[in-house]
Parts: sequence; structure tokens; C-alpha cells
Amino acid sequence: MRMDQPELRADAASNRARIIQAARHVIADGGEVKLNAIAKQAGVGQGTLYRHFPTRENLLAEVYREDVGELVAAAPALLAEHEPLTALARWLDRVADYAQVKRGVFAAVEVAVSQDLAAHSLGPIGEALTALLDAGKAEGTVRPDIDARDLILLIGYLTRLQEAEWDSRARHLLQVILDGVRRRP
Amino acid sequence: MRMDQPELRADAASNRARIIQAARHVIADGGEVKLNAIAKQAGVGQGTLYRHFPTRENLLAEVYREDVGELVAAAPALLAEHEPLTALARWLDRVADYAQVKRGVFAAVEVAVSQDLAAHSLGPIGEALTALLDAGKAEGTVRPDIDARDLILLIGYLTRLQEAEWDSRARHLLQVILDGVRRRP
DNA sequence: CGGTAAAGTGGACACGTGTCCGCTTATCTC
DNA sequence: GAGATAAGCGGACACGTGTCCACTTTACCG
Repeated sequence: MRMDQPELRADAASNRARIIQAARHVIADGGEVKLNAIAKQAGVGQGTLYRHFPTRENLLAEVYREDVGELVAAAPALLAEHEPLTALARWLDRVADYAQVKRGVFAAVEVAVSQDLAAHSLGPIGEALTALLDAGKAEGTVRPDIDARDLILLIGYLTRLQEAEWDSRARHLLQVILDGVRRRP
Repeated sequence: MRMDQPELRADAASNRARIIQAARHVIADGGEVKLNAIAKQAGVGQGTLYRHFPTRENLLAEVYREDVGELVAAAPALLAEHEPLTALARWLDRVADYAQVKRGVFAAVEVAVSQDLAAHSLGPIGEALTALLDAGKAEGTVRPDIDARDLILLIGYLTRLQEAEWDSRARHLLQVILDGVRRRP
């Protein structure tokens, strides 16, 4: 649906790639993710970094593009194998997995969905989630007055969860949310 | 339960009071809440401000002490008049009201609850919420595997809601959460 | 090719947060 | 009241974020 790339100049493209690679390294090294440090390691100025990625989340979204892609791809696959509600539950489980291991993924997802919806075009994640919800609505097991953004908002607690309480709360609250999303009999 | 004050020195007490007052003014003026600006307006150094209130939320919690007090006080009152689930719903409504008008209140509440629970002592808000939940559990209308922190985490979406979508989402998602919290028949 | 206009660059800069530590001042004791 | 001492002060400083704009480079065109 998108016209290739908006014609990126050669040097710009290489800089962009180097920034992403540098970011990947920094993140892999596990420490804090300092933007200007990434710029320095990539051998570019801060201005360059910020032009390519206006916000931290934009950069993260790019770094985690593959992971997000997996999430998106998983939705139809799950729908094919399970009932809508089960598929939704499994998919959310998967999101939670990412959120635990790579906190950045979810932060990026959250922002991406907000931006996409604000631009009146649910992006890939929004579409995946919408597909899951729609299937449930069609079947009558998911309340009809819920959309992708709603769910993203609700599971946002995953970001604020502390490592120590993850085991006791993450899955559990996912269950509570699912109960709320389920259509009352 | 707390031993008066930990014996605050006279000048310290006056500084603390001036900081709070300055913060109130800045917040009332509606602009951004810049910590060092508050310090300057209060006529103290930044160090002083940060010693009295280590984090932004600590300061906000103090500024909004009265509002939080109202929330806490409302819980028993609501319980006396309504069934537990209704009381809980009303109380959450009230929290949402605060969250919309004074975003700072909720941020402060959220942090306070986290800290209190981490210190193994649900603070005032935790106690209020727990009372509401316990009443529902006793009556069998609230699922028993939910605690105050769970609910605070869930309604945390209120902070991330944009003004424009408040009307369409805030109350609505509160309803979804309540449905999840309700005990399955 | 050589010129040129637009795309891109990168580092200086402004700002807010939070820490640190040498100096000041309140309070207690004799 | 004078001296001691611990509590408190406050501004300088270090750091990360994000912006801005004078300069450089690329890609196109005659």
C-alpha cells in the first residue's frame, strides 16, 4: 500500500542503516539506551539521528520491526487454528512474552498503534488485533463495543509491571481483561 | 500510626511549606510543572526541593493530599449506600474524574500505591480500594483473585488517554474492567 | 562535465532533571 | 550566652533529550 520508499538519498540510507545497527548493538549490550550515544557510535550527529527517528519509539519500532512482524503474522495463523477468543488469548500471551523480555517492543507497539489510529489508519498491529476482535464479534463471543486501541490501552499495564511481580500479575490480569472483553451471556 | 513528624527543623519546615505552596501556584497557573522553576519561585535551591521531595510524584502527592484524602474518604461512604460492585464502580468513576481534570492526581496515586505495596503496607488509597474489593468478595460478586494493585494497574490507561478520546473511552473501558473484575456467575 | 538546488548533515545549544558537597544555621548543652 | 554538632541549605555541575541552522554533499540537468 506504500509507494516503495520516499526516495531516500544514498548517504541518507546508509546513515539510517548505521543508526539502526548501532541501536541494535547498544540494546543487545543490555545497558541503557542513550540516544546520543547511539548517534556517536553510528558516527553521525544527533541531528541526523533525530531526523531519521523523531522519537525514541520510532527508533525502537525500527529495531524491533521483525518482532512486530512476527506478532502481526501470528494473528491469522492463530485464528485459523483456534476459536476467536482462544486465538485472542494466545496472541495477547505472545505480546506479554515480548513485553517481558524486550520491554522496548511493547513500548514501540503502544506508540505505533496510537500514531496509526490518530492518522485514521490502523497500522499492521492494529489490523492484526482488529482481525482477532472482529472474528470474536462475528461469533458473538466478544463484546462489539471494543476496538484495537481499547485493548492496547488496557494491556499497557505490562509496561509498568515490575520484574518481581511479573509472574504473579502479568498473565493473571490478561485473564481479567479477557473476561471483560468477553461478551456477557 | 506514624509518630507525629520525624522532628523537622524550623527552617526546614518553612521551606517545605513554601515549596508546596509554590508548586500549587505553578500547577494552578496551568503551565508545565518544572521542578527547578518551583524551587526558584519558592526561593530555595534545587537541592532543597529534591531533598524534601525525591521524585516529582512525591511533590504531587503532597500537593494533591486533600484530593487523595477525599478519594479515600469516599470509599466507606459509598459502601454504606450501595452494593459493593456499585460502590466500586462509583469510586472508580470518581478516580476517573480526578484523572481527567488533574492528571497529576492519578499519577501521584499510582506511584503512591506502588511504593506503599512495595513497602508491604497498603497506604490509605490501597486500604480504600481493598475495602471496596473485600466487600465485593465477601458478597461473592467480585472475583477473589484481585487486589488493589491489580486495579490500579488496570486503570492506569487513564494516564495515557488523550484528551480527545476521553469521552469515548474513559468510562467505557472502566466498564470493561469492571466486567472482568466481576465474578463469573 | 560543471553548476546548482534541494536533501542531508552534525555539532553547538537550550532546557529540564537530578546529584553532590562545601558552607550556613538552628538547636542543644554546659 | 558561647561552643559544638548535626541538620539543612543551595547553587554548581553532570547528564540526557531534543532543536536549530550554517555548512556539505548528492543527484539531476543543460
